[in-house]
Amino acid sequence: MSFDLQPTFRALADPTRRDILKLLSQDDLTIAEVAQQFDMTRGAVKKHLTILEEGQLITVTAKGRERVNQLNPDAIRPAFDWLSFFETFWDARLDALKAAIETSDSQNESPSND
Amino acid sequence: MSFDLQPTFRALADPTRRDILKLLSQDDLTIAEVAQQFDMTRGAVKKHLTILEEGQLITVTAKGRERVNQLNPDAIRPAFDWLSFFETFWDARLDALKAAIETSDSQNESPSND
DNA sequence: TAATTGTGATACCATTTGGTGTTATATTGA
DNA sequence: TCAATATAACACCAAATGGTATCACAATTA
Repeated sequence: MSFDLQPTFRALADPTRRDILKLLSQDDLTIAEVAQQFDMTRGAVKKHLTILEEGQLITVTAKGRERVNQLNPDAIRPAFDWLSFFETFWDARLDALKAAIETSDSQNESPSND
Repeated sequence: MSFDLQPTFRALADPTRRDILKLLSQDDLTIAEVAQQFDMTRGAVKKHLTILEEGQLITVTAKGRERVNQLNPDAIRPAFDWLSFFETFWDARLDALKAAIETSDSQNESPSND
């Protein structure tokens, strides 16, 4: 039963929502406070916050009549881990580069995927 | 001039496209070969490949009448780096957890890939 | 109590997205 | 040359997306 990455990646696939995450990394904010930072109606911001909540990237707590939105950084991990799979390939290239530099004249074969 | 993350995150925000990336991490494939792996027409797969190409996550090379699609792992880095900003917060929590427990006995490893 | 404020919910619109099917073009191979 | 193949390009459709405007309701405050 693997974790469903889709809601996470979906939530991350919008620049406004990524900006909101950065904002919330500094402060917990109400909907109105978030909306204040964007050239957009509260309704539009609320929609983004809902999608972020569905991706569990934020948690929302009722505080009187306000809703405080809080970053949930842990939810970013699965996406991060997924991407880190490809780190291998960066390393492979770096290793190849290192090897090429270090050997510099005796090594000639680099059987990479071509 | 900061790199535009949008085409990258957009390309990553679809499960089919993420699967294609995994596929291409093992082999360079033509459109038909990629399409063979999915319950979807070639046309639909081609659209996904175009979006992946727009995000520079793959490179396409003409080889006779075929188009060979190749993974470009470097293009994943910017997204990876963006997410790594939040690593700070995981570390903060982990440090707090470590401090709270103090008698560690580690358990981990559940590599969830989509 | 009444007025104000923060939010949820809904209806609505334009655009994008994911998908299909068809047709056209270029390359390969007999 | 001709047939088969791999793809591009296009029209088309249903659904999702990003946005607005508006109304209703609960909590605060005068």
